[in-house]
Amino acid sequence: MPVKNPGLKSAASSTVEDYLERILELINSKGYARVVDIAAALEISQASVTNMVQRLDAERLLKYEKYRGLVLTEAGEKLARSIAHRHRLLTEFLKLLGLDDRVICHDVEGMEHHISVPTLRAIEALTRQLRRRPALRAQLETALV
Amino acid sequence: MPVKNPGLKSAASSTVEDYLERILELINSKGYARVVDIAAALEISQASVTNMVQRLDAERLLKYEKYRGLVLTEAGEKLARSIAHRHRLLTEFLKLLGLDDRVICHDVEGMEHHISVPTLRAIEALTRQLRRRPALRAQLETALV
DNA sequence: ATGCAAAGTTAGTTAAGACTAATTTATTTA
DNA sequence: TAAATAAATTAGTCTTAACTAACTTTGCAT
Repeated sequence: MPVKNPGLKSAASSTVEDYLERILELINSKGYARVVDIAAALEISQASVTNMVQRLDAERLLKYEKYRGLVLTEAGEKLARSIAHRHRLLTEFLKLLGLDDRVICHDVEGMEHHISVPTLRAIEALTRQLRRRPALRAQLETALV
Repeated sequence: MPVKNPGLKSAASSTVEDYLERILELINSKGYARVVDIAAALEISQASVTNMVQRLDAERLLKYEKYRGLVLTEAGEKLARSIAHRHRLLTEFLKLLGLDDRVICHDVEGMEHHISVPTLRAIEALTRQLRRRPALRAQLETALV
């Protein structure tokens, strides 16, 4: 199928979203994001990262100087932040369902790119309720035996 | 990324899952699934369908005779049913969150391939609670304004 | 029974996004 | 500062799953 990819304000592919997400993580944790680190984080080759980084530069999601490094643009950072936010929200939601971290991590990574804004908002509201209602969470736990 | 695809008992790609899902739908609704109908349902060319159908035959998910038609094997039908079940579950879940059908359809189609069995079970339990608690659903509605 | 349209197939192409191998640039250390 | 190592880049290949165009088979209507 032609797998369209709407869902977030910008129309970035799942792959692009994954890159941006990791790049922002790296910048937040070590202050910069080198090709070698991005490659390690995504478990892909450095060559693949170089290609994508050049593409992201062309799409104005980051500024890249060969051999020198990269910084996110305003647009890139905004997008990366919303991707990260969505990731956190989904993770918390699944956590409240009592799932274990391995499963959560796997499923969130798969599904995060396909959740539209309205659905995310709905899950956000639901997550708030789950947070405030331990009884409800308990019901779920027992239903899972 | 190398986009792994676990989640269901068998290891079928998202694409394979989409085909099986549509094939089962067609069989249920008209009694058979021709290449031309599958192509129309998935909005892709007949040529692409022919290719995939041959592959699914090789993978023993269906039996295919050139020019003559196809039937799901035991394994294929079992897999297709579980895919359809997961699809229905996710759809009902999002419906209970008050989302509209367009959004539900889009998001389910995107995320369904990435939901593992434990997560599905948890969402199933949550869906039961949502069904039984209109007050909770009401809370969500108001939170969404 | 034949001839035409619909359905199906084949062959070859394309795009994304991975890969390896070879090369180039940058950095560290002796 | 020069050599060695690490990082980055380029070029070219692979896989998946789409596509078009051309061809074949089937089935229906005359």
